[in-house]
Amino acid sequence: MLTKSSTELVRQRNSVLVLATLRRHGPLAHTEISDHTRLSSATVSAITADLEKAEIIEKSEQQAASGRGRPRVLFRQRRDCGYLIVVIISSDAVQYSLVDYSGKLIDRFSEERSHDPDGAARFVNGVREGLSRVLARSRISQEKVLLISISSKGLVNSSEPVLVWSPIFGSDQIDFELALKPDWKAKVILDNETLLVAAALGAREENVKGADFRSLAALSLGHSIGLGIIRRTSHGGHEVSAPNFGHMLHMANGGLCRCGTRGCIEAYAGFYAILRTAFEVPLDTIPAKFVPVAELDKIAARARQGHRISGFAFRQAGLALGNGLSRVLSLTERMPIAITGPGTRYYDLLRQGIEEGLGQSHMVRMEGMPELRVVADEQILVFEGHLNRALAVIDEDIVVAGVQGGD
Amino acid sequence: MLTKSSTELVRQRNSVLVLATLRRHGPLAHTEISDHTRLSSATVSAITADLEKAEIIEKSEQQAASGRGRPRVLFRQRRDCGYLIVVIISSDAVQYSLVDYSGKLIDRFSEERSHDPDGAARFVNGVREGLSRVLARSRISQEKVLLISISSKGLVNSSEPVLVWSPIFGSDQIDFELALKPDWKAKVILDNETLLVAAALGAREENVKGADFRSLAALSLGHSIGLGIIRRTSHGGHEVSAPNFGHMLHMANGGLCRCGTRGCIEAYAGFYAILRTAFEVPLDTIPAKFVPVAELDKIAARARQGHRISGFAFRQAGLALGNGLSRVLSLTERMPIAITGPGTRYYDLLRQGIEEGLGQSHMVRMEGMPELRVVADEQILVFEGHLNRALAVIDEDIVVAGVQGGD
DNA sequence: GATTTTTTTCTCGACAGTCGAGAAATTTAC
DNA sequence: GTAAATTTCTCGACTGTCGAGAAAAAAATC
Repeated sequence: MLTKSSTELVRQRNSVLVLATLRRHGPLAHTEISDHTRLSSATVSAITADLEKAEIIEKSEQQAASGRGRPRVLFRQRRDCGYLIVVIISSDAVQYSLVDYSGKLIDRFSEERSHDPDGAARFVNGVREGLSRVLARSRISQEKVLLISISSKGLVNSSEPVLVWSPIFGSDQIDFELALKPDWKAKVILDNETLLVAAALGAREENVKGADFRSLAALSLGHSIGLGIIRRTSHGGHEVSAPNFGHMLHMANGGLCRCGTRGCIEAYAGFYAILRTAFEVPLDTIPAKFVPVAELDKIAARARQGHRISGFAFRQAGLALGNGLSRVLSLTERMPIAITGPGTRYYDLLRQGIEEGLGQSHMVRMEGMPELRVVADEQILVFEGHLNRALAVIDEDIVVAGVQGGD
Repeated sequence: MLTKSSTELVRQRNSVLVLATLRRHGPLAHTEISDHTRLSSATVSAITADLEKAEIIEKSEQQAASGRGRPRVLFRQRRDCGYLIVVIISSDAVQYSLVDYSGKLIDRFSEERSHDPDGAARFVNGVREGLSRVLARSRISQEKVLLISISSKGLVNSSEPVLVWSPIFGSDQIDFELALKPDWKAKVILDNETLLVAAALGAREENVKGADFRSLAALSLGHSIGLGIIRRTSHGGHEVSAPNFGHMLHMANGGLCRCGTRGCIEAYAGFYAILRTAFEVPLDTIPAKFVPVAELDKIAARARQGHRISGFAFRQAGLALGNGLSRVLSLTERMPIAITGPGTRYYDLLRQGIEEGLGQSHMVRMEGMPELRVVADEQILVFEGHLNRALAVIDEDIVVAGVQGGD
């Protein structure tokens, strides 16, 4: 609102709107675009003609003769309009996916992460090599790569692609913009992994509920704890955020966390923390770098058989999560919480603690327990979130930069 | 972005932009409006002509002959374009202010709150009477009142003017929209008091820092604890929120709060909580309804003389605030914290605890201590926040509803 | 006092965008 | 083969912004 509007801006916005509906509903005919966007038929003609001339969309060749009347011509994104590389950084591997402008996966491979000590700098080189390899395998011109969308666990700068803190590299910041600028002219974006999960779940839920959808939180349980929140803004857009939930203070002077601080939520609810409690190791013990899931499965099995201290470890983790979630809800609003990540396999053991922890707060006592649901397939959701966000960014960039010139 | 744009919308936005710059910089000439808004001179002519015809702005009669050349004609809001009633609800009184469209205070009076038990319903009637009285005193037509802007401590619904929870009425919800609809055609908005403080401080700081301003939190200390946050959005607008900070969980199963829950921040940092700790009353004692400030002053005096338990009461309050703030910052970002309200007189005693409480978190250890500042004149800031928000709302409504018809 | 300079405001034509209505295109039904 | 149905395309009207330059009006200069 601080900045002026112009008629050109109207066209830009409406062009992006057309591309967005094309994304959401697949190939559409002139009439359908008009229906979905509420733009007049004449305007749709003008916009599609421009986008077609700019080689962003194309008319679909074959159309099923659906009824009588002049047959529809479907518009769809030109797949060769540009490409997107999705980089998903996880604790043990980095996955590279090449996606075309229509959202179709073209190539994918993973590279194992070397757990070498001289971390960040070397890791960045690895990513640069990985990206080169994507190009080499697919024989796509580097110019055609419009966006590199990266995700990681940890804390991300909201405006620049800088990984501020991560469970892997700690405070060794990584500025991907800086690292990739010499080689790539593509734009680089970086998002927290659980933010993408929330974005994907939010988009799915909005497709079902429509305007009834208000907000949603995604909680990822694993070696570390992630939280993503998506909320509708007043203008009909979405606002997503990835609070530093895992390292929010749970209890002053509490258990020692991997990050070096005491009392973080993760120091109670991360896998290593559950292990520590179950084995009655003192809470100020420097936590294990990595915990095999099999180890935790054993504790879970014992807990399910009624072993007291094992059950307590999970309950305490649940309490930390519940208290933390209650604080998040106090600061935002009541919203459904989707629980995801490898830790969901212990949800039967965590649940009671989570609910108890939530129930200890004013907010939950007053407005009631938020809906808790378990969602599987975190990896798919992360990728889906990447596509949602990245392709929207590309649509916007391509319209802003490219349409006026035409070809 | 979900909705289409049109050329009419462009005019609306730019008209609002003109009105907003007129608000920020006072009466302006054609040229100055053009400079500030970056709209072309011709567009400014068109827009001001429309606004003038619609009786929203007027040409200022007398202008200082500032230099040579054709003298400037200043545009200013027409003061009789419409009126705003500001209602500030505090624990012991309700203040009514009548303000004209230019932001000038016309009339103001306060009515003492009766502390009667049959609370909410009766209180609403009092407000209705108060509003009638404003009209009667000023002889302004009710039609001309465009907006009633109400503020209170407590939790407010973000989309409707409904007081969800307040220290005064507890969970007795008050729907001001519903209560005032029969009598008033004016729009009704309701905001949390500390949110308005944050909004006012944010506007002030942005006037100084310009684009460097990112975000700010206002913390109000008193019988209850309030928090307001203002942040710049990516589009250049502002997002304000008033988290339920006072009743965010500080410590599970902690001290009993006025709200009936255990462990709220207020149950450690509210005035009654400090009193309770200083007198070593058990933490599950039902807290005093109201604490005379003189009582707290005595404790503070003792604390300053080195009395151990009195000092501890303030330190514990500071810790609760600091821990809570650290959690807020974990969920948002590092930002300056402006401390306001009657509790600032004890800031010397609270400070150490607040800083210690902040320092116990990962976020502060990593990014450093946020700037803490004490701000006096909370009442002035509340009113300023009212004006900022309410007049902006009026500008928008008036342009959307009124300009096309003209007179 | 007339003329020039300077500054501000106003006006005009060009251009961009959206919209409604109706023409053109193209298929199915009879 | 013709009518009906349906979709796409095109045209003129309307609204908006912008740049350039004309008009207005005061101070400076001669």
